Amino acid sequence: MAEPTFRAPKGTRDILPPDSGRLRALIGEFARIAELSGFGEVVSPMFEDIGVFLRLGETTDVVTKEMFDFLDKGDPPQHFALRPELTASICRAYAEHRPVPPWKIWYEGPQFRYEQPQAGRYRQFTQVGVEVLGADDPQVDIDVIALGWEFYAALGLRQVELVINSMGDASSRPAYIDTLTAYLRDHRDELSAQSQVTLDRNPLRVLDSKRAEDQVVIDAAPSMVDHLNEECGEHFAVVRAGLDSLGIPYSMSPRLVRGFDYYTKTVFEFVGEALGGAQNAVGGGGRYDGLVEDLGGPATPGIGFALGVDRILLACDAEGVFAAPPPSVGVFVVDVTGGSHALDVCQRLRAGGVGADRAYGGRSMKAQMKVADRSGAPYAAIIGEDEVAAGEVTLRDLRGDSGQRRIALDDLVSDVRSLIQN
RNA sequence: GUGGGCGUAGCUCAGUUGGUUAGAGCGCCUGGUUGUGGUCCAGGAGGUCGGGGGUUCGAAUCCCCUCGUUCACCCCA
Repeated sequence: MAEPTFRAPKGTRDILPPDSGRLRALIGEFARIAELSGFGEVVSPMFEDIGVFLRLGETTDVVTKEMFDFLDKGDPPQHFALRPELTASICRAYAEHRPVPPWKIWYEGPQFRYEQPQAGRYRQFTQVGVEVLGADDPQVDIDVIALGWEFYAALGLRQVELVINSMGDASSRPAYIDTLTAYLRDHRDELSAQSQVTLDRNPLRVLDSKRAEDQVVIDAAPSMVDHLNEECGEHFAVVRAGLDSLGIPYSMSPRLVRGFDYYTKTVFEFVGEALGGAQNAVGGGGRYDGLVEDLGGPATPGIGFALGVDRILLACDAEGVFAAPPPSVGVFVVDVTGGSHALDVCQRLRAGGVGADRAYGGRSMKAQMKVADRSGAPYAAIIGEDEVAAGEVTLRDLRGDSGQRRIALDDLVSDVRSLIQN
């Protein structure tokens, strides 16, 4: 094919109608549900001082090799990075503005990671999410998880499964990691070469391996939930009881460790069972009780989740739900007198709150009717010499079988409004 | 970063063991007498066969390189 001179950068894409309308509708639905629960929106910068993200963990791939970073034109230049996720930005904002806790916020927007694109993974991707800062009550964990669960249901998704685990805290995790590391070292020879490397770098992450040869060792590995201290164990028990009482089904997985180092206590993931590819996590999150402090703020507990919009839409495709919204044009104006009358009629309709569109270029009636049909508009308003002379338009039903009739131009808006209402 | 698949009209794809001006469907445009779409019919526009090099009398078809894309690993939404 004739290669275009420019194309969207690797891992990015143009979202065109009607998909763009669907994306917006999904975000709108999330906003509705989040605000119904008392969350307010935070719009934060698309890039931050790279230090904000370095706190995510020295062993996370997102930090070590997936950052889009750049120097600005200052003297000396400042080192920035496009945000690879939003939790860190939100914590930075909390430390900066010190809002009254608990701070319940939601967000949406693009994020950037420099990785190899594949099914359900892009270099620029969109997430919606919530964070609650300043509350360590396990009731918050339940509320947050339930909010995510409710959102998927609201979209019509049925094949979403919730997986939960507890990562412990600073007083219980180190001992567990020692136990786990000792176990994995004993079985080092049975692990894949890649997992052996992972073992030296971040033993927890070995539990996450999808490689078949690792499964036997992983299945028999000691699990974090068996090594929780009293406080973490109690916290986790309350969370589970809360999910049970809300009737939200879940499974516990000792292998769910998540990708960022900041997680403590509750972690969870929403898995889209309808997705065929390897990227089947449609959302995930957890508690991060030390992150705000790491970013220079006061010691502040926090919990939140991020849901992958691109993957959610793939899941909606797979399940055949959440179709694109219908076009908002109610009347397509066909003017065969030259086009200037369509100008006036469109303005009347729009001023009356009715979506209106028209053809350009003085095309034939047949051609204009074709465009009218394609537009998805339920009605066409036809203007010819006869109508102009009579101060009327011909209103034609494009979707039903009620035919067409001449009506006074002055009645057009009110007539169409009552027709569209029904 | 590593490995596999694929790159022919806007889209989905055919192109026989390499052989004359590269095809189909859909979409698009124009017609099918008086002002009418969604069905049907007839025309039409649109491609340097991703790019570069090589083999050959001759390459979309074979070889090499490159770019893009896609799937998977790593990791994540």
